[in-house]
Amino acid sequence: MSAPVKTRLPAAARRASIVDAAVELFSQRGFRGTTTRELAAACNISEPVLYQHFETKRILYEAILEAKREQDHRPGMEESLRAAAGTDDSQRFFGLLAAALLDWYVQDPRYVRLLMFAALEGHELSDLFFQRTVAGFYELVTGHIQRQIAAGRFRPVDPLVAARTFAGMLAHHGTIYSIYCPGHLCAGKEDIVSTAVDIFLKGIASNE
Amino acid sequence: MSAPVKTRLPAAARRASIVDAAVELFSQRGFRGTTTRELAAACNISEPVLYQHFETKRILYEAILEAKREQDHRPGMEESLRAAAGTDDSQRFFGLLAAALLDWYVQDPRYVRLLMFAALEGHELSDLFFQRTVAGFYELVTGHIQRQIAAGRFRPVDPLVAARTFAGMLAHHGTIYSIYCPGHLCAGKEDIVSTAVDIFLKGIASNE
DNA sequence: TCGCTAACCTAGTGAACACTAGGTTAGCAG
DNA sequence: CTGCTAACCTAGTGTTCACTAGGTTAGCGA
Repeated sequence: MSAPVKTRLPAAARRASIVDAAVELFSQRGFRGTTTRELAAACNISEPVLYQHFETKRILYEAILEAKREQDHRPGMEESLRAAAGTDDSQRFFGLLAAALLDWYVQDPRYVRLLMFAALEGHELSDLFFQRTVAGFYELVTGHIQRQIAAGRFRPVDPLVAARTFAGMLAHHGTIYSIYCPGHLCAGKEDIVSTAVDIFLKGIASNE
Repeated sequence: MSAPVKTRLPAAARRASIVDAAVELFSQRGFRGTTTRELAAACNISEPVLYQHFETKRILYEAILEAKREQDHRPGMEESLRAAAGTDDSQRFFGLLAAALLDWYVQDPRYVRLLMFAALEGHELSDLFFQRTVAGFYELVTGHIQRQIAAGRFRPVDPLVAARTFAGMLAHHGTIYSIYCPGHLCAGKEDIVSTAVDIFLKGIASNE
């Protein structure tokens, strides 16, 4: 046992502990499948304490989604991806991209499940999430593919179809990891990334 | 307006109409997000009628999942896939596979969403579904890949990694179609299939 | 036309839910 | 040690849920 659980926490710490428990429970049972009673029990507090930090259950849910959206907005990563996309080093660009994609799923499957619940339930913050994060992602990839096609290095394919096809190669492994086989990839991350990137780049290269 | 809605239906027809409405509602709002009141209203009946056909809401849900599982078990399709997998015509095998995969998603997105809800909620019938349908699928694909590697036509890659990578190429398009962009693929089914198959086969081919 | 039965309804039940009014206490400042 | 306040609690509220007891009617066979 680590430090004995302090029963009375300052507001910020209590709020954080609620968010953490909520991520865990919402990701396992979904929004509707989680009761405020369970939520309170998981934090070793009573229900009214929840409501001192979040006006409603839905506001707690939205706070989590919003926090995740901000956490995913990593200017450093985005910048290095954008830089790599601008070069002709497709191997490096798609390598970075694939690793970032797979990492996104593997890093915290709870959030992946949370976002899938949100997407299925048609939550508006899910739309926002996918519009900003995913749309920017595809813009980058289709741009790179388009330039490589123009330069004659890639075969002439529909860039969006190709981009989604590539994303799917990694997303599928990630989905299996976070939903169907919790915590288990069928190979090392590096192996999956290099296999996918190799197949994609050899497959899309023009027959010189 | 088609035929005027007969208010009083024989048992079999009423049961079918309930299942149909339930597939629609469960796929949109999930199991917990759908109330028996809504369900009854969607069928223009009262709640007790539901319970004359299905003992509980959960039994109705399971009846739908079970029906879908049986519907997906298509001996004809399975046989022709198995036959193609046994040959060395990878182009044909992966073409058939890709078309079947994408069709599975596009044919009725309601069921796709239903199964995703079930998977997220950890329903045991979802496990059963994926064990039977998906496991058999991967067995077929890894077998073919393994043989092609042994014959020197494919590069030596991990067959399961490659199989999942291929499945992901199409599953991702299907997922986007059924969840994020309802009813809209970014290209024709044939274009997506041929792009994915071309990239995969060129990408996995050994450098002769 | 009449009677029978399958199909359907009204009008509830207790339980579980999100949320709250109002009181209690831990623990720090002085 | 005392008093103050942020943190927490007990004990509910009204609402909505899945589900039901018991009665009504459509519509077909004879």
